[in-house]
Formats: sequence, structure tokens, C-alpha cells
Amino acid sequence: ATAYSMLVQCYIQENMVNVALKLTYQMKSLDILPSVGVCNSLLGALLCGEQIDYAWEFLEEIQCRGMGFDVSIINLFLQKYCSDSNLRSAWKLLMEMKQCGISPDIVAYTIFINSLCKQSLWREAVSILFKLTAVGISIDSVSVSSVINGFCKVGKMEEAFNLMKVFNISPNIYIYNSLISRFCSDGNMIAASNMFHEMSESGLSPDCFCFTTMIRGYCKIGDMNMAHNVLAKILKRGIKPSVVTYTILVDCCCESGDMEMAEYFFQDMMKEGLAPD
RNA sequence: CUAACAUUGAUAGAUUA
Repeated sequence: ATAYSMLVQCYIQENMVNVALKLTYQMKSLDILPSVGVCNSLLGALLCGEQIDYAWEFLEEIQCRGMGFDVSIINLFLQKYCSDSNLRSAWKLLMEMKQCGISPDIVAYTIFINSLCKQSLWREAVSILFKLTAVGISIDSVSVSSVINGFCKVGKMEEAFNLMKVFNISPNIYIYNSLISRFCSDGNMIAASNMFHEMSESGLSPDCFCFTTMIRGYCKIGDMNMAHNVLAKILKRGIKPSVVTYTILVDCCCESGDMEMAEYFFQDMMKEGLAPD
């Protein structure tokens, strides 16, 4: 069974999903049941590659054979609906899974909540959070950060801070980055850098996303020195900058007509082994 | 039964008739 599982995983990584699928069916005919992990990777790959019919077919097979069937598998389908903005089907699935004896977990609800926020339905998102606490599902920082990000995107900062208080969540780097990102968009680099320091001082290590957000902020107010500074900090810390990091810098230089600087950042990106997109 | 591994959710840039 382990050998089969590893093979399947490898085929998926090599983008040979169909081979992996066949192999899994072969396992079943030998009465070897693939684990939940294997089913998950396979379904994830199928849904990602828009081979949705195969995915459903495989799901049925999973149910019939009594293979590892749990909430994480359903969550993949939920995620698929939500990334297609098909909230109605997602909600239907949430309801139906209960009837199959699988109760949605915080991950399932977070997928849905996140999708609500993306469509500016914050009230609904928050009300689900409250309902969950009422039925004894504990709210984690991921679910809250999803809503906070939604609030930050539209500048509802008070609501964002409030939510943290209400659910007694201390900010992690995702939450900090959402907040900082708002300040950067507003060109308020004083607030942004204060937040950034607060984050570092509370023992969290900012990642490439956080630094990139700061770079975007400094670029926005035309402070290329500080932007450059932040980039230097990233490299010094041994964090890998991304294509996005450099794109922001190059874009900013181009806009201000400083082609020399733009060229410099572009070359630097290549040196880091990053391919422009 | 235990352990290990694998699997599902949140954050940054650019594209607009």
C-alpha cells in the first residue's frame, strides 16, 4: 500500500494525473485502499485540472468502497465551488454533507466565509462566525483573518480591529499584513511601519509577503530609498524575494522615469534566479 | 494500539471593453 501511495504521489507531482488515477483504480481492484492523503492529492489535482467529472466519479467510488472518507475530501469540492464563485452550490454542499454524517469543520466554513468576503458579503461572514461559536465550533485565527482581510480591503479598519477583540484573536503575520497593506494603500507609511515594528516586536517573523507590502507602500509615496532598504533587509535575512517584489520595484522606477534603477532591479531579479512574468 | 509521512482554509504586484 505504501509503495502504491508513493507512486501515486509522484505521478501527481509530475503532472501525470491520469496515470495516477488509473493506478488508484488498480489498487482498489487488488483490495488495497488508498489513504485519505492519497485520495486528497488525487482529487485536488483533478479539480485543479478541471477534470471535474472524474473527480465526482472518484468521490462516489470512495464512498461506495468505504475508503477514507472525511471532511477534508469534501472541502476540496467546496473550495472548487468557491473559487468559481459558485456560492449557492457551495452552501448546498455544506448542508448536504451534514446529511451524509460528515459535519463541516472550521476549515469548511472558512472556505465559505472567505468566499463571502471576496464578494463583499461581510455581514453574512461575520454572522456565520457568531453562529459557529454558538454551536461550539471554535473560531481560529485563519477564519478571522479571512474576514479581517475583507474589511481591510475596503478600509473598514475599526471593524477589523473589533473582530480581533470580539473573538480574542491575537494577530499573526497574515492579519498584520492585511492591516499594513491597507495603510500602505493609503500612503500612510507611518502607521504602516509602526504596525510592522509591532509585529516584529511581538515575536513574529515577517515573511516575503510582509516585506513586499512595505516595499509597495514606500514605492507608492515615491520613497525609493526606503523601498530599496527593505529589499536589502529581505536579502540580508535570507528570505527569498518573489517576482512580485521585484515587479513592484521595477514598475515604480519605470513610472518615475528612472530607467537606470529599473534596469538595476531587473538584473538583480535575474541574479536571484527569478524569471520575469 | 502507537509513531512517522502525505492531504483541505487566510495575506502582497501587474491586465479593464
